This record gives sequence, structure tokens and C-alpha cells, in this order.
Amino acid sequence: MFSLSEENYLKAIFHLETSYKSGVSTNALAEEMQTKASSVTDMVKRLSDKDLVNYKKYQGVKLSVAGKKAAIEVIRKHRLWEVFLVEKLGFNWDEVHEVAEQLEHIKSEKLTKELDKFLEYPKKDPHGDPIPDANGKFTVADRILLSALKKGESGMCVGVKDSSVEFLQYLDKNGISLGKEIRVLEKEDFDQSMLIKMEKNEIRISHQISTNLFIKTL
Amino acid sequence: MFSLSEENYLKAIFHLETSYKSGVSTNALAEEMQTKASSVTDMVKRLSDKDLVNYKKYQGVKLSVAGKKAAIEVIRKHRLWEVFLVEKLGFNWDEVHEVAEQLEHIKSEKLTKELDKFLEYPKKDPHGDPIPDANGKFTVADRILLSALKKGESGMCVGVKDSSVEFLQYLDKNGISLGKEIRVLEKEDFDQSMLIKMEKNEIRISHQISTNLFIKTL
DNA sequence: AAAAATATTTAGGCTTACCTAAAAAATTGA
DNA sequence: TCAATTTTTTAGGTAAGCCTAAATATTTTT
Repeated sequence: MFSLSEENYLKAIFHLETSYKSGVSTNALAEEMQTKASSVTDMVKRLSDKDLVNYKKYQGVKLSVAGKKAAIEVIRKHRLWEVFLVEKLGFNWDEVHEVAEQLEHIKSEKLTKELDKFLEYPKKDPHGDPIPDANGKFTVADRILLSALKKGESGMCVGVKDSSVEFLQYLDKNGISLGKEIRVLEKEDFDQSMLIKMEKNEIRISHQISTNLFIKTL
Repeated sequence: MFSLSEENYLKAIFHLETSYKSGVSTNALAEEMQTKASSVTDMVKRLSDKDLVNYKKYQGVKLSVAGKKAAIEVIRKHRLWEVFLVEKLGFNWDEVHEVAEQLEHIKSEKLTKELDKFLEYPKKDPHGDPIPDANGKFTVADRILLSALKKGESGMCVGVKDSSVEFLQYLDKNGISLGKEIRVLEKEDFDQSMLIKMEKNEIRISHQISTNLFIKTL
């Protein structure tokens, strides 16, 4: 079994690997883990000794097959618990992350399996991210950023890229939630801000907002 | 907040205090924690520095008010999670302890509160132990050991003293579960073994069994 | 291509929570 | 009571996971 810290590193590497194709750099990992580069080098060596990552000095890390499996298992648990918190305990989507960060480390195959069943095998977490199945399989839905839509185009809001409390509360405040249809009424060339229409409301949003909302075109 | 290890020590001291009136001894704590006496001395000093226990060299430890509050909070979470596992996820009563040992350390007041509500404020865990309320209040039901019953007396099975997998599986195998009525048909003077009647069955049980079953006389 | 800047690793320390071995205190019992 | 036994504490060490500061690689800039 893996320690809490090891699991968090594996998860972080997994997330960073989607952006950094050729190995995750020490600094990027340090940033993600909110720690110092020297601590990262320390841990990366330990993970490498356990064959959870492939690491060559000065060249960043990549998850091994075993490391990827472990990372996906943690992510699966994280997202299942998020669904539990929202669907069963009435948490709001901006309140679940911190608690799920703890729950994701509980070690019990039976617990994960039964929780999955209890929740009726959900495919997405409350932020629209896919939940890996018991074999670690999951498909990233074909979705694009709202910022990629042109004036006049529309789609359905299906996920958030940033799951921070601040962003989620901004969305709540503006009535933006998953499943709603969005139409781009105007797009400003200067700062990429948009005027969008959701149900009856017209909202002006900045580029930072539109690059953190996933849309599925119909 | 307290570390996982600190919480486990507080819980252990709490449980031992019910037997050891005048301070829990270092060796007893070491036994309970499955560790060495020297490690206990180490930790007890740390807990004392944090005013969670009162400790004087060679005189054992007692929980302070703060320590007792923390211990009860952990026990409350442990027992709520046990109820969740049995009632919602279909675990058997012999499968919940190990997982609850992990879940009891999750830190989120909201989670505990909402879980309690979701479970409809249960008063007892699957082993018949009382669940402290949000203020740490709980009443130990008036219950006695089956071994205290005399020939011809009867009562309802309301709890187990030993929650080990082995004991619980023994009970399952013999059809003994909480809520059932037990009548003492015979009691052997020599070894204190008993012949008991439960529903239609007569079962012979050893003293070790009867001293681990709690009974409520009607 | 060399200098400057940046990224990464190494060296040495710290804390928590454990360990063994030895010392000291408390208890038991002859 | 005082010697033997048991209990508890102290001393010194270990591993994980973090830190700072210094050294070394790599990359960028000129």
C-alpha cells in the first residue's frame, strides 16, 4: 500500500501529465504539491525506487503502469466521494473537494465497490469530471472550452476546469450550473470577454471564466 | 487539530479509563496500542504538553476535559461510519471495524453532522454501543453480561463486549444477533458454561462467550 | 560560445512516531 | 526490610517527509 503523501504525489503527477507530455518537471510538481523542489526530488526518488514512476535526473517524472493504476484508483475514490457528499449528504459542489481529499485515501476495496453501487455507478462527479470504473477505465467526454465558441454558437455546460471554491461560488452567484445551455451573443476582440445567454439571463463574462467552463456542442 | 496517532491514543486511553479508575498505566496503553512502553511514554508526554492528558511520571495518564472531548468525537465518528457501512452499504457487522478505524479520522464537522442526519440520528452502532450526539453526550444503557444471569433467567441480547471478527463470526454461525431473546436453561458450576435457548435453538456456550455478550433483562 | 539565469539536486537539519537497550523507580515477596 | 522483579523512563537511533542553503546542471541570452 501507498502512503498518503505518495498517493497525493501520484495524483498530482497524473494531472500534470495531461499538460506536460514529456515528463513532469520538478518545479511544476512542487508548485502543484505546494512544497519545495528539494522535497519533490526526495519523494520522486522514493517513488522511483518503488517503480511507481520513471525518473532520470534533470528530466522530470512519468508515471509507470503501476503508478498510473494507483493514481486512477485514488481519483476514482475522490470523485465517488464527491458524488456521495452532494447526492446523499446535501453538500454544495464548492464544499466537497477538501473532504474528498481526505476520503480518497481510505483503503478498502469493498468500501469503494459498495459505495459505487450505492451511488448507482455514477459516470461523472459534481464538477463534470469522469469517474473511472473499477478497472480504471474512463472516457474523457468530447468537450471544449466555452472560450472556443464563436459569436452565435451555443452548447451545454458540462464541466469546470477549475474546481476552486472561488470559481464555483462565482458560477452559483451567476446562475451557471452543469446541464444549462449557453449561447454566445457577443465576443469582444479586445479582451475576449463574452456576453452569453443562459435561460432568460444575459451575462457578461471574462476570458478567465470562459476558459474554465467546458461545453458540449449540440 | 490532532494527528491520526494522537487521536488513536486518546481513544485508547478513553476505553481503558472505564476499567482503570486511577490513571491508565503505560504498559496497559502499550498493550492496547500494540506498541512499546517507551513509545507510549514518548507520546504521553506530547499529549501532556498539549494538555490533552494529565500525566505524572510513574503514575499513568488520565484524559483532560479537552482530551475526553476529542476522544468522544472520534468514537462518535467511528460508530456513525459503522452504521453507514452496515445500513447503507450492506457490510456485515464483522467487516466494519477496520474501515471505520480509518473513516473516524476524517476531519469535517459538516460531514459528521450530515452523516448523522442521513442515518437518522442512530443511537447505537451495529455492535450495540451507544453513539455520542453532537455534544458528546451518550448514555450507557443499563445492560449486564450474559454470564451474570442465573439458571432460568432471560433477557434480550443488546450488545457485544468483544467486537473482533472471530467473536462476531462465532455469533453469526450460532444464530446469535442483537435483539434476540436468550433464556439460560442450565449453568455449569464447574466451568460456568451455559445451555441457552434462543428462539427454537438450544446452544451450549462457554464462559468466554457469556462474558462478552451484553443482555438487557426485561 | 560564454555569461547569466533558471532548474534541479545534494547536503545537512528538523519533527513525528516509532524502535532497542540501559537506567531508574516502584512494587512484590521472602 | 531489603532483594528481586516488574514497570516506567531515558538515551540514542531510524525512516518518512518536509525544510534551507549551497552546489551543480541545464537552458537562455547576448
